[in-house]
Amino acid sequence: MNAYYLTTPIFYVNAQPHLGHAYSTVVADTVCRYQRLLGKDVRFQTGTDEHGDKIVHAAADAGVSVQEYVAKISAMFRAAWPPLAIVPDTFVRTTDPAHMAVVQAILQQVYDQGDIYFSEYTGLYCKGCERFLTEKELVDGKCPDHLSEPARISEQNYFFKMSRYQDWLIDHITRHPEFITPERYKNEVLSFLKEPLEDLCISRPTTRLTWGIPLPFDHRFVTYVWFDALINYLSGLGYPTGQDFARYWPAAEHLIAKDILKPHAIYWPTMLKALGLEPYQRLHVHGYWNINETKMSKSLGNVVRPGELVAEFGADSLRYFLLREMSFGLDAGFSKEALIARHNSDLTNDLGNLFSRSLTMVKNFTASVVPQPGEPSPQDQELVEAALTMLTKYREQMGKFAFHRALAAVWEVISRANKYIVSTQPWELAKDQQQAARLGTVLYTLLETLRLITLTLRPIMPETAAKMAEALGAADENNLNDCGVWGRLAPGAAITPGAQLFPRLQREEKDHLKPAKNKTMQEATTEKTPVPETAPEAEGLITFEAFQNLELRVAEIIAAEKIAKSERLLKLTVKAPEERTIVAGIAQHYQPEELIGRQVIIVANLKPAKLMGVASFGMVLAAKDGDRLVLSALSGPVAPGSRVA
RNA sequence: GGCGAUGUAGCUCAGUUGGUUAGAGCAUACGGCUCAUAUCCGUAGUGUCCGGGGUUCAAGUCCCUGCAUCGCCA
Repeated sequence: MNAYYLTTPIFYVNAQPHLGHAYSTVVADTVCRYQRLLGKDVRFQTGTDEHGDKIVHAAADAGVSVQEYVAKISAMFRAAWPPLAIVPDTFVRTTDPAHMAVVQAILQQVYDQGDIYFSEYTGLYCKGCERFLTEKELVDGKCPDHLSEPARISEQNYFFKMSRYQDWLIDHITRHPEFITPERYKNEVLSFLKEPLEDLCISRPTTRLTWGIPLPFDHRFVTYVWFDALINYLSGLGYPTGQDFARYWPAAEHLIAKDILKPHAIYWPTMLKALGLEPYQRLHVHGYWNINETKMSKSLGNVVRPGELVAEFGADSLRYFLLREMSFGLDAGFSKEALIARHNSDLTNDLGNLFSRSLTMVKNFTASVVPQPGEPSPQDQELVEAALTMLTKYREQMGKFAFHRALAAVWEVISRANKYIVSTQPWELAKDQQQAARLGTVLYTLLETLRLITLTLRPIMPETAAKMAEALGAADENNLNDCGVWGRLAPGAAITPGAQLFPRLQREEKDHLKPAKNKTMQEATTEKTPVPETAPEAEGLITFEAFQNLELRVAEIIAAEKIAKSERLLKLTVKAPEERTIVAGIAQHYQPEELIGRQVIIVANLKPAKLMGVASFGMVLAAKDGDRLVLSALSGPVAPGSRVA
């Protein structure tokens, strides 16, 4: 059994790729490279999820056909990965005819065996929302968003008998402690399963939704999201007859973010069970990146477009940061400052400098040739053992998806190697012909240590590891089992130092934003609702000075996305001229896509506030006209950040 | 409201089955070296280990309780 199959989620094409998508995919790429390093036959799959009413709306708002819309966003995802040195083997689109055929075949099979039934469901339907609301969501019996009373209507739909497999699932999870990791998510699932499981609604009538895969046994309905999307993990392997399916499915592992735990930990295994297939082997669940921490409001570093980060810092530096900074499974904070700090201290100072000083000494003291090692002293032996221990720890932690620990183990050796240089003082040895043998041993020990370090970095920082391996004359080393042993560098082989691995990054000066300090600021402006100030009432006149306290600026929206679980909030990234995040309550009036590129007026010195967990630095001005909310605008384009007065 | 997690140096976090003066990295200060594409090495710290109560010869580590933050569920 030498196969390994890992998937990322297929990403929903209602938003452009952001840091979260990039993290999932970087992790998957790293794990796949690691498994290849172990000699495994690896299949790495990602893709896009393209059906559903949200997509239809997004396309309509963008003024293009649905097909055109999904093709465009899907292509953006596909194009997002190569710059990050991510190389998937397959990229599945749920609109692929082959995928759709598999979904239909599976639906038919499950239907024929009696696990899908037709039933009527009565609920409160809001026409404005185009969906059923729960009692809890109502305010005074009305939809809080549309202020209208939802209609009690009945709808017929198809349901998957998920409840039938509940006991089996509990048993399976209990028997296989690694089925869902980290453990906290397993516990969450088990606790959810203590309550009776409801059957899963898997259809939508075509009267409400046509953008989906038709049910093969009833064309009045299309498949509803999860039953379609999850099956990509099979269809991408050529299920049911493909050789790849037979080969890779028994080794399947999924990687997801915590927001889609339930579909993957509950719906999916029961679906597989119903199909008579083995469940996947493991489900790996990771947390979120918090982009703006209020603590750091002084120096905002909230860029979330992976492409921009790569352009600024390089793929390897970003990959290293993402893997080193987050404890897999937990949330972590992202900021450019932290990324720069990691880059400069871990990469430039520790690793880059160690590599540079070691190779320069080989160049200057032993004519760029791997020296002949002599009998190791206890001091040498200590470093040798540390390097070998590193390999053991590294494998242990990488296998558990504990990338930050694996990297900590590598950096421990990097640090030891730096100390080793100081205590052995090769430059002193080089001054004395008598010490030539000793010098050779010291430099050889360093080179070997670097070779092993390079090996561990291959999955994490592929480009850097390739450069290092090249310089060491170990470019063809690609197997941890064979090469993860001491002493493979051949004395006499050439060493070729290259350019600096990690040029130092400058800390950015960013103190545009210190609104919170201005205590004279009118309290009124701290109002969180992003509704504009209305014209002052006669009694509420303010002085010119008071007006001047309000810092209005032009901001250009460069990214927008819905905030999960919030009906009305959008998270905007704007240029004003620095980048900042602003949460605006306009989700019911604007689609994220249509906002990109727009220039609006913002209150730039509003005290930062956290809305639905997202820190907002400012407020977008908009006009309120009855139920409508219309964004502020300028009569012509201006430079982002221009002052409005 | 129910269940659960977390709360340790300025920052990010380690702290195994309770046991000598509570650790690492970053940041800060001072000193040293020079092979380094401009670093590395050493030294120095500071902590009511969230608050309160309890078990114990002994608790950051176990129990109860309060507070804060977060997650899942309703």
